[in-house]
Amino acid sequence: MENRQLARRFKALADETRLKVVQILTTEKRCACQILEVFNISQSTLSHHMKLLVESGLVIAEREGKWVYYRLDNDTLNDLKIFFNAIDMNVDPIKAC
Amino acid sequence: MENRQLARRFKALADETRLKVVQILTTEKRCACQILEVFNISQSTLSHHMKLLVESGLVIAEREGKWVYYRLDNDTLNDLKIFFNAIDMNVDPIKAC
DNA sequence: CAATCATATTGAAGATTATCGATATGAGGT
DNA sequence: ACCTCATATCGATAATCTTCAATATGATTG
Repeated sequence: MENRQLARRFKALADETRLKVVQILTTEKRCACQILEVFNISQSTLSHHMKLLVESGLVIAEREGKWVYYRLDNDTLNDLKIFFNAIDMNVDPIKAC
Repeated sequence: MENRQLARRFKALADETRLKVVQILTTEKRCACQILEVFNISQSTLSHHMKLLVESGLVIAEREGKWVYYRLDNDTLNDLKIFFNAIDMNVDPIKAC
């Protein structure tokens, strides 16, 4: 993978709120309003965070009627897993994923 | 692991320069001057990046005479691997690591 | 088609980060 | 002790990030 793309993905995880969003989405998909309930942040702030998560490729957004449902992109997350596996095996982690 | 600690670690990886440092340190430990050769950045900037990597727990610094050698902390990196493994298994990733 | 609900975008303020040059510290070598 | 090499810290600046309130868009409902 490109260094830049990888940095972007880690940047998406480099925030406590977004990390908690990922945690929430681990078990099942949720719409923005459900996610918002968990936090004490404004709707616009959450929307901004979700945009970053989607742009980084970690999260997929799908509209269903009025709602936009978010879910994790397992392919992207798997790439990141490969990154750490590569380090563990003393193999170039950036090339690996 | 704590959400905050985890965010800090991803933040350390959320920069192209630091990501490349991690890549370099995958195969073997290096002193700061060796790492510096690879980049077109000032010595003070590299020192700043290395400090972040050490403070996040991803990298260990050890002085040997005049030089400070840096190497990856495999325990910390393993925690991050566990994070992604947990997601893959639909288990709370923050609790898992 | 107007009202409403869910989400996105815009514009702005404050906080944090990346970067540099200059300077300080620490460890050998002369 | 002084000089030099390796690294760290300081102070400043520019860029990026987080957050909000206000507003816009998009979809459903009456």
